[in-house]
Amino acid sequence: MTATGDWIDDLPDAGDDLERSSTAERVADLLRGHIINGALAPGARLSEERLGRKFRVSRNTLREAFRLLGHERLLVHEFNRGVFVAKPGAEDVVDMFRMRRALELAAVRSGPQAPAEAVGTVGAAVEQGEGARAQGDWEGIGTANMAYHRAIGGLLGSPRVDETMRQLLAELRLAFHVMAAPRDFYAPYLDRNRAIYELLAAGSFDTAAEELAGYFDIAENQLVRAFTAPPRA
Amino acid sequence: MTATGDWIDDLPDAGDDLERSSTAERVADLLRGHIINGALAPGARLSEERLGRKFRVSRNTLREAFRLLGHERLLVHEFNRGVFVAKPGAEDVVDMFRMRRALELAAVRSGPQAPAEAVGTVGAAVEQGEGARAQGDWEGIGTANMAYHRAIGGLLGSPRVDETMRQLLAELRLAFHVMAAPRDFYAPYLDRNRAIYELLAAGSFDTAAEELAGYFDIAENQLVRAFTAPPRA
DNA sequence: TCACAGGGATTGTTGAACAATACTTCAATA
DNA sequence: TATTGAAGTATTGTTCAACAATCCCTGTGA
Repeated sequence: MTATGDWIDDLPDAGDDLERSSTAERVADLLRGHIINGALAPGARLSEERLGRKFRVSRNTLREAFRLLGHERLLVHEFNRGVFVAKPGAEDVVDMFRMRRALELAAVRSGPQAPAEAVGTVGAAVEQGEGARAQGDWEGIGTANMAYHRAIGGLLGSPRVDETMRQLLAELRLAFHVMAAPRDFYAPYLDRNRAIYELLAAGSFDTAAEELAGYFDIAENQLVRAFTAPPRA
Repeated sequence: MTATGDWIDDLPDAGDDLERSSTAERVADLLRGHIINGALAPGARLSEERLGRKFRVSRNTLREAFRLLGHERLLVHEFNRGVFVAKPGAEDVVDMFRMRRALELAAVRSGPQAPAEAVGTVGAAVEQGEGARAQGDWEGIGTANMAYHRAIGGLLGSPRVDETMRQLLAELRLAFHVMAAPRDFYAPYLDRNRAIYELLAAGSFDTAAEELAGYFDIAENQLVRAFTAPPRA
């Protein structure tokens, strides 16, 4: 411990590394993962007793985790009946797109004030998606698409928007599990994603916004149709 | 009970009327109210034991309520240290305005597609504020201002945006308690609120958006200055 | 001044208990 | 047959008590 402590300041912030988390949060993370990747089907009931036994946590802790995920709209809590995996409908998809339009378009248009690496993050997501396509990894394409739109939202440089986008896209992915999802749903959008990214990198933010708006119209339309057309046996 | 049950379908949905709520939610509502109106000072610590005794609820139930409010950013939960009333800083105010700009400006610009009564709700909030001013009810002016901006967000007709706006404005009100808040902070904005409303009613949505953007710049600037200027003894 | 070792207070988590509510089953009735 | 009603069962809602883990304060010693 010499007097010069400069190197300490130069250390990268430990950040969340040592931010211990409560059991409830870890359980919530676990459940969130299972919900997003489809292991827990929409509408499925989560029994407090059975899940508690499975995860080796008490009912009280489990209920705290439920509150977390309920607030994220991934679970719905019906009083005296239990908690269920949310089952978004067509109206929910429409509403999610309303919010996405507001946030993502604003983010793209705010491009000139975007943080330094923000555009690069978008590009990274584009390549991540193209890499997944090259390997026929459809699951990976979906994940990359989520990362792509989170990165778009990140152009605002707003922690609150980032958090909202995270939730919104998680819920959207859940909605995706409701319908009979063709595995290559997102593949057609990869080229469009790249096109928008190129515009961003070139500084043509308004044009990029128009392109993105076009994407929203098409993707929403396709999703809603997938919801309403087949009565879903 | 005749065979024709048509009239049942015609009945208005009972909706939330009989949606009983859990104790945790009622406690959360109670705490939220106290936080918003300033009864619980920012930074104050909420002892599980004492609050539980005060409200006559168990620690477990209280903790569920804490999770709710933590997710709304009104409380911060520090592991093994307890929960505290959030104490937003200047960066938080800046971030809240980033999100408000994205949502409210998008809402105003979406005016043509707005639900029927939405614009009227904005007008009602304007008059609510003017009424409060006439009576020198400064608290009422603040409340009316919140209602006004919630109504602006309501132009999108999106439940998710509505919910987000609710949280955002509650948090903003909390930030307001941090600084030495002049009681008539919002009074100067009443006329501007009316001007924007008139533009909405006239269908000049883009002009209204420009006016609103101007409001954001001025209000944010004033708030941030109030935060950073006086070191706040 | 600093380091460090108690000791007290608070949170984190559990498990059990009981009340309240929902779901199921089945008999009774029209 | 279809509907009502009355048990009985399973699950959630909430409380309580207990204990471990952690923090915070304080005093001691160097």
